[in-house]
Amino acid sequence: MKNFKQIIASIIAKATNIKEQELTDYIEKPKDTKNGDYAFPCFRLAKELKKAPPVIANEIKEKIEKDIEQAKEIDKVEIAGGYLNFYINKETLVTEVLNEIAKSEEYGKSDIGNGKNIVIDYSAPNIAKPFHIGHLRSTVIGGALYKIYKILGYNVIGINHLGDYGTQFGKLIEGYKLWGNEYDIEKDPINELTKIYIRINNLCKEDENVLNACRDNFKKLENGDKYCTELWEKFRNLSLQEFKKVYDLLESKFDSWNGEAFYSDKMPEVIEILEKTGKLQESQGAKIINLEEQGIDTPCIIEKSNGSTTYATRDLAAILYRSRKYDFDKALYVTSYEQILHFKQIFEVAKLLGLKEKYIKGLEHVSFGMVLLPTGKMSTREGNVIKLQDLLNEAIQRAKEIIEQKNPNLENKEEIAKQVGIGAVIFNDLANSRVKDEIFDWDTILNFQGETGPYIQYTYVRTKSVLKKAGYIPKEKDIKPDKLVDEYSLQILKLIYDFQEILIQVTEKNEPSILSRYLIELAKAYSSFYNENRIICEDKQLQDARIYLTYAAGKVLKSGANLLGINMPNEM
RNA sequence: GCACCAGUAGCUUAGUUGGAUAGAGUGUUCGGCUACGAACCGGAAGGUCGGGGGUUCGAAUCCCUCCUGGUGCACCA
Repeated sequence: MKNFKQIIASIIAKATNIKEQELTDYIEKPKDTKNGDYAFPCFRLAKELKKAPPVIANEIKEKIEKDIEQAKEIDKVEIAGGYLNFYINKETLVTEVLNEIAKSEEYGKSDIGNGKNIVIDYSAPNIAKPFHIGHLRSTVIGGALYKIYKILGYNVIGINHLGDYGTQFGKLIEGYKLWGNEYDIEKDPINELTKIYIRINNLCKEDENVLNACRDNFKKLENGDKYCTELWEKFRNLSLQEFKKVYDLLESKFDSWNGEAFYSDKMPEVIEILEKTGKLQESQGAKIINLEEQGIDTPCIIEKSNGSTTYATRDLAAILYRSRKYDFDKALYVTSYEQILHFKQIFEVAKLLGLKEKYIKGLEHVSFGMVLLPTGKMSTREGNVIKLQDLLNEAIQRAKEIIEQKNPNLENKEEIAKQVGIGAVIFNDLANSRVKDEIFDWDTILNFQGETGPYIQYTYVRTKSVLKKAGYIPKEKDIKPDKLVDEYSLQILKLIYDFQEILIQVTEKNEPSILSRYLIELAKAYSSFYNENRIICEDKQLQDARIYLTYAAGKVLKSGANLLGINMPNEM
């Protein structure tokens, strides 16, 4: 597609001695379309040129007037205060957008990622613990980033770095040893294991000896003890079976399920490298890296005083492994902001591993806010968690009730209720900036009106409905662009024009909510258009143009929603 | 105590590489289904952008300071 901003920048560049690249950064989009489609603020030149901004604007305008007249993409340029406001040629915009829609099978697909390798570490639930609503954000944020990087032409590797190792397993093993026969873990694995986990934790609090026995169990597990390893495998397999039920509902996919345990034989190398740097110190019986010089007060523990490893060591081994296996340009870690310090530490220690600069620079913690209950933090140990499966089932149930009420004759209600209910939950989690905490509230998450997933789905369903009624989709080359230059149509077209730019912004900030907001804007624009205009009407040319616009809007809504992990029903 | 993050309408929030009159949704309220799906659309009311200072032609945005809330701070992950 033609890049209007760049066209304007190159015209201004000829009239000034500012570089085109710099100009594209300065050129902005006015909030109010009265002020044109693009604007160049002259204020920043005032000091340098020692002239008032409107004077500068006027001078530039005189210099570029001839070029503007010649450029068929730009209609005119006007001065408003210190701004130069550019008005693009509407029919050019219409033609460009419709052409792009017609030629792309998957709208937004490009190769700007140039096959660069992006490793995304996300979801990562803990084995033997409930998969609760706190794990949803990592799963859906990581999943959305995965798809968005992919459509932009990156080579993406999704890793589910399962929490399948550590002292928690020592605890479970100890609990199972003590009371295993009291619980039926085959029948209801996670709930029964959770009971054991809570019980053993309480005992650990009372009795230091038990805690040490647990730590010892983990040590044994690391050393390949048969009893411990068999139990660990059993817990892991049973848990994974349950997790997969949730992943099936969310349609989450991973390229690798290598959890923490996978790195158990890869840590000696990390310790060896760190030993050689001379930075690994003994402290209180443990081996640590002191990071005070890097401005981090808390040292990074590489090996505990009993000789077993930590989360940090495993993450370092993972960095080493992933750099070799995937040759990553970026390695994203999608976890809650509680782990900010942890990642600061290991990214700092990673500099000591002798890796190429590219790998170190590629490490990035994509942190997000917490899901809190109205009463405060969720805790498996306290037993006050809301399980993801319960939330998803409730969402599907509520969607079904609404379908019964609004569209009782709908076919395959089950499947559509699933799409709508889960779409609502996913969108809710992706709608706000990552950094925001979220107070869990059933009615907020399962609201289907306003800025929600179902609103986007509903808008899409209406486009499908119109197309069905029309019975045809006209050929793009037969559309008369002058039929789509009204305010409502242009609003949609401008948004569609922006789609790829939005996807790029998402990857720059690793912030899927930018796409969520965009889809709301697009759905609103189409809804207004729909409300204001008859699409199927007497004027055949007008009808063709509007049907094609409907088709285009639907295509982009669907493409965008799918990138967020939301399915689009054809009816609802 | 130290560090990091957040504070925008009753509630949830967008806008934070400084730029034109701070935008939405929700709730409240008024209006719109005998023509394409009302899970929708349009209007109204609702803002000391946490407080105070500063920088600037211009600050929700940058700097300082204070207040409030959250998170983290060595053998959990």
